[in-house]
Amino acid sequence: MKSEIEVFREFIRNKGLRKTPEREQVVRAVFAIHDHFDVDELYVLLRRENEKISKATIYRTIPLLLESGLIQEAYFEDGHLHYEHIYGHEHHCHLRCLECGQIIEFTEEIVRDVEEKVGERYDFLVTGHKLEVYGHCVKCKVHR
Amino acid sequence: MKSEIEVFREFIRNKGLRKTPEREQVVRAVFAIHDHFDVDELYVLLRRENEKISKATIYRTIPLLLESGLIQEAYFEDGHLHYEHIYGHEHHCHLRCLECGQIIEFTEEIVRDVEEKVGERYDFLVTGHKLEVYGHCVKCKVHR
DNA sequence: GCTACTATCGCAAATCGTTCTCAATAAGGA
DNA sequence: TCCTTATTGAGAACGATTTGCGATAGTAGC
Repeated sequence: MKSEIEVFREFIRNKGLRKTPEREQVVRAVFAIHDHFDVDELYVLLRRENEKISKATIYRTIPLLLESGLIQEAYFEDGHLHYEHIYGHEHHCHLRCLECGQIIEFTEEIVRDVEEKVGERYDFLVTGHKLEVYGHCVKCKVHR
Repeated sequence: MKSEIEVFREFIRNKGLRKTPEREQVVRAVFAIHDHFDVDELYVLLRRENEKISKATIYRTIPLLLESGLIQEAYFEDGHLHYEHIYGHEHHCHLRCLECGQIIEFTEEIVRDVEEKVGERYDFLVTGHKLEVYGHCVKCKVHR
């Protein structure tokens, strides 16, 4: 299996874009965070490592990462989007507590069947899905 | 089955909030749109009807509609959230074309099983879900 | 390797959606 | 009807994201 940086380089080449150290630092940062992340977290992480990557560059790199299939939007919260890398990872879904905001990741095979069924029904070439189940977690539901 | 405005009034009363014509106009507008909507669409709709509801009021009413379970966030696009009313409607999921952006609604029973399974596994009181399947639609996939 | 072309960069200004401030208004209990 | 205070509208403020621009640096062709 190709590494994420290889996938990215191939994508950049195929698009006729330029291979730059700034873009590759962003890719590296994205895959260094093993959790959901937002633009600011990437910026802070790169800053801590004394990489002088501007926020503008991070914002400009995000669409490339989305289009290349390395990351996807995970959820919108606190006024901005949160992402997660999806390359090389088993697809997972999110379980969110509406009260305390905690997010648990889970995997459920059946969802793949839904993808397939729906793809056939509407003649779509399905490439992925996002499932968020929400409710009240153990701790929060007792206070009700 | 109670009408949406009745549900809303009950919610307002239980919360000790005040029943105002502005809030009820927003509720009416929300249920007059039989599709996904955003804040601006509500504003424009109310404007066309010569209702002078400010955007601030619409923004302040949205959280009440969410908390009362009348609407839910549908998806984030073009820099802002889009909502849909869910009261009195069968739960549905979204199928999105990544290229042309069209959104098809579909229902799939299996998803309810997933809710149940996951709720038990993590001891959650599950109240709902959002599933978005994405890919390339018939028209768009031929151009590839 | 050198050159020319131009994509990409960083910075700061601009934009856009959303929230906040505050004075005026009006809901609703006494 | 009166009084208290939640709610409103308007615009300022805010925060995230995008854009404009001059400087920098990939990369294709020599």
